[in-house]
Parts: sequence; structure tokens; C-alpha cells
Amino acid sequence: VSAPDQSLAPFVRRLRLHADLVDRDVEAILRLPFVKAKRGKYSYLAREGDLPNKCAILLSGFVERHRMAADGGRQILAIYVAGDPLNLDHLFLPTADDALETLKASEFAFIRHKDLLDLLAERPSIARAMMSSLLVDSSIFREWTLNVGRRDARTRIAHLLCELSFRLEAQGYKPEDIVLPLTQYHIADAAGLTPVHVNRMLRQLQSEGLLEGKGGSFKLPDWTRLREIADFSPHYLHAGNHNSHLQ
Amino acid sequence: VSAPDQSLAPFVRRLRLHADLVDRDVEAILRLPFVKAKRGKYSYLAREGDLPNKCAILLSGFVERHRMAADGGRQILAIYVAGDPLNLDHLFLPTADDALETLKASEFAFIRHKDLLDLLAERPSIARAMMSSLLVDSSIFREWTLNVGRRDARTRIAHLLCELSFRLEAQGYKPEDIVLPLTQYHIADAAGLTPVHVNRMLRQLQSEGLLEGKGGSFKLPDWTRLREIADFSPHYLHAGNHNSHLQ
DNA sequence: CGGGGCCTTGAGGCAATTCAAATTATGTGG
DNA sequence: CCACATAATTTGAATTGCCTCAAGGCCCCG
Repeated sequence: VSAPDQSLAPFVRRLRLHADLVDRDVEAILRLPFVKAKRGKYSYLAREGDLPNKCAILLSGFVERHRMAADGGRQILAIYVAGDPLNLDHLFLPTADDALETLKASEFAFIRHKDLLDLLAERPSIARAMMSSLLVDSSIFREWTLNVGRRDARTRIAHLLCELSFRLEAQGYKPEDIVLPLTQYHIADAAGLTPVHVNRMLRQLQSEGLLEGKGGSFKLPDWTRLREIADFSPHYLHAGNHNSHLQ
Repeated sequence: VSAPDQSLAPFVRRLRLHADLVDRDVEAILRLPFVKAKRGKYSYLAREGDLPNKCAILLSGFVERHRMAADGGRQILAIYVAGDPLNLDHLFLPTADDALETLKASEFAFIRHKDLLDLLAERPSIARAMMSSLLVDSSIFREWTLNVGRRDARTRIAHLLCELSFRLEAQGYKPEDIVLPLTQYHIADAAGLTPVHVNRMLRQLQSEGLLEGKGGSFKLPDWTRLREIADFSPHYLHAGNHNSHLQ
């Protein structure tokens, strides 16, 4: 048997953040049938009300999930990084409740629901890993509510940047290589602020030496101090919390 | 065989909102071993960092889930009603990331993780129902982020009340019987506002005829109009969206 | 019938918004 | 590779929704 295609390796890395997988599990995932696809910047993968029959895994790039308010306001609800599954929800809920849009040119693997469900039925340890992954995503949604509901603008923005940076590092990126492809509009919509005010806060963070770069690509030179002012503690991400404690 | 205890019937009703269950499924759930318990008003069921080995199902009453910010601010992240499972997360993630606290005297069923996991392994349709339930909860978390991030105070509060009322109705309560046991502090912490401002908004809603009662027990006399000003549409609750579309 | 939690109201302040305009990047076709 | 169009950032000034601080009143429960 030849070595399988490594395209889904980032997905494996994501699953391994939260649960143990043995080699046979990994092989089974890598052998999943999938269709690879590329999308340009600001391209919609799904819209509210869609009825997808495939799950999308983000292999490279960045994707954002959002929902609209009646007055036209957009709330970004999640930002996905390489390795993240984007819409496992539709394995069990038919209709999409959010839109998915790329933040930059990105690559995806589309996996048919049936193929994924078969795998989960066959290999319980993969099913557990996927459950953990979904539940961590859920915990992240809650942290975003806390962020938007109870933290001031500066803290809120810092927290968002910390989380993304932390998740990218957990996925194997080196801190010094991390570049976030966010415009100030995206940060505003993720933090529940206006772009104007985001701008002022970013300049403040910059003058404090906590932030570098601009034009949609930020770097974080002083991770430790940023973390403090961001009220960021990574408990809620459950990285390294494996579920081997269960029988 | 005698008719099983009906204590877990509200849980069955919750699961049936999102997925189909046959009679044998229902029986299997009702026969789960559980410990019944009562708790008074404002009693903690769990705190951040706990390592529970049982899942709690809310049989009657109300429970709230919250997380704290560094400055002492509390963000309520979910409000649970009779039938809701409170912490299925711990089937797959060992440590609690939020606190759970009763809003009034309530009853619970505690089910050992092992017993629940065995049931899920044995009856895939129940596993699917539970997945749907978890994913709907996840969608609700996202709606709360939108609510807090992008809606003004009046809309935000109205939306919160609409959602609770809708979910209670879906669980079988008659609209005219619905009484929400929330203080203005709870509404404030759920909506990301201060109690003072909540008070002013409630009085405004009251003067518009959209709200009745006070002292921690609200009624909604004009559901239709409240729904409009609340920017509430129940798509995100996926009630009645069954997953029989698969295979 | 007394006390503590919860609600109510007012006045002043501030963080974030709105509106508007100038400046700087980005990308594309010639 | 430059010119041009468009998108994104930056800055200022005025406004406002919500907050803070403070005090008084209600009402439930012991």
C-alpha cells in the first residue's frame, strides 16, 4: 500500500489537539475521499439557508463565519484557520444558519457527508475526536460572547488577536511567522465595534509596542504582555486536554 | 415489563425537537439509570475547572451558565429550561469552562457518563438526536454573540425574552403560562448591559404594552409585535428540522 | 415588622459612534 | 512598470447610548 495523500494532514493535526488518535485512525482520515478546491479572497462558501451535502475542511488560508442583524450590521462569529472543519454542523442539521466567507485565497477539502459518517461509525476514536473539536468550537463561541459583552474595546481586540495567534501556534505555526489577514472592518465586525474606533485602538496598541504591521497583516511582537492586557487565558480552548480519562 | 419512570420525559421532548426518535429509543432513554436531585434558588451546580463525572439534565426550573471577565464582570452565556441537558460537554471534554447556577428552585437528573455513552453506542438514532441538540445549542451561542455585539439595548433585551419564550413554547408550555424568573441583574448580565439601563429599557417596553409583570417574573402579552422589534426569527433554533434527510 | 434584596429614578460623564474628508495602500490593465 | 481606480486606513469634530455614582422606595420573607 502506498503512503496516502497528505492533504488532510492539517485536519488530523486539529483533531489531535483535543483527542488521542492512533496511527490507524490517522490513516483512515487521510484515505477519506475528498475533492480539493481553491477559492480567492472574499469568496462565499455558504450562505444562510443553504442545504450543503458536503463538509468543508480548511487546508490553508483563513475563513470567517458571520450572521447579519436586521439593521444590516454584520457579526463575525468565528475565524477559522488551516485544519479547522468549517461546517460539521450539517452532518446533523440540514440548513446553514450562518454564512462562510474566505478572508484570503484558501484551499479546501470537501468531503461527502456519507463518507464522513461512515468513518465515524467505523472508528469511535475519530468520532470522539470530532465531538471534542465541536465542543471546543462551542466553548470558543461562548468566549466570544463574553468578549463582546463584557470587555472594553482595547481588551476585546487584544483578546481576539491573542486567540487567533494561540490557535495558529497550536496548529504548528511559528509565532514569528504568524500574519493575520484581517482588515479593520473584520476586526470591527468580530469585536462588535465600528471600524473607526478599531483604528484608534489599534494605533494605541501599536504605540504601546504590542502590535506591528498594518494593511491587513498584523504581527504580535510582545505576546506575553498582550496576553495580560487581553484578559486572555487559554483554558477555554482545551488544547492538550485529551479525553483518555474515559474508560 | 412495567411502564418506565417518566422523570426523563422532558429530556425526550427536547431531543425530539431536533431529531426523530422511535418508541424503542424513547424507552431506552426513560430506562437510563439516574439520580434525581433538587436544588434551591441561586445554587451552583458546577464551577469553572470542575471535573464532573455525571451529566445533568434539567427536569424543572431554570439554570443559567456564565463565565467571568477579569474586571469582575459576569457574562451569562445560556439560560436552560426544563428538558435541556446542561453539560453534555463533559462526555468529551473533562474540565468545565463555565459555571452553572440555578435561577430558581429546580430539579435534575444526574446520569453517569458511562451509562450515557453506552446508550449512545447502542442506539445511533439517540446519538444523532444528541448531536443535533448540541449543535443547536452551539447555534444559540452564536446568536447571543450577534445579539450582544450588534443590537441596541432594547432590541437585545426583547430578543432574549423572545428566545426564552419560544423555547418554552416548543417544550410544550402554553404562552399564557410562561413566566420568566429573571431579575434585572440577570438580564443585564445576559445582554451585556448594566442593571440600571436594563431597568429603563424594561419600563419602556412595559409602556409600549410589550411586557407585563415585574419582580423577577415577566410575561409577554404581545408576542407578535415583540418579535418584530426584537429582530427575532427562530431559524437558528432549528426546531422541527429533523435529520431524516440523511441516507 | 424589620431588614435585605431588588427595583426605580436622576444627574453627570465617558466610551464608542456617526459623519465627513483626507491620505495611503492595493491591485489591475494598458 | 506606470497610471489609474478602488479599497483600506487615518484623523477630526460633534453626538449619543449606555454607564457610573448616588439615593430613595418597594416588597418579599423571616
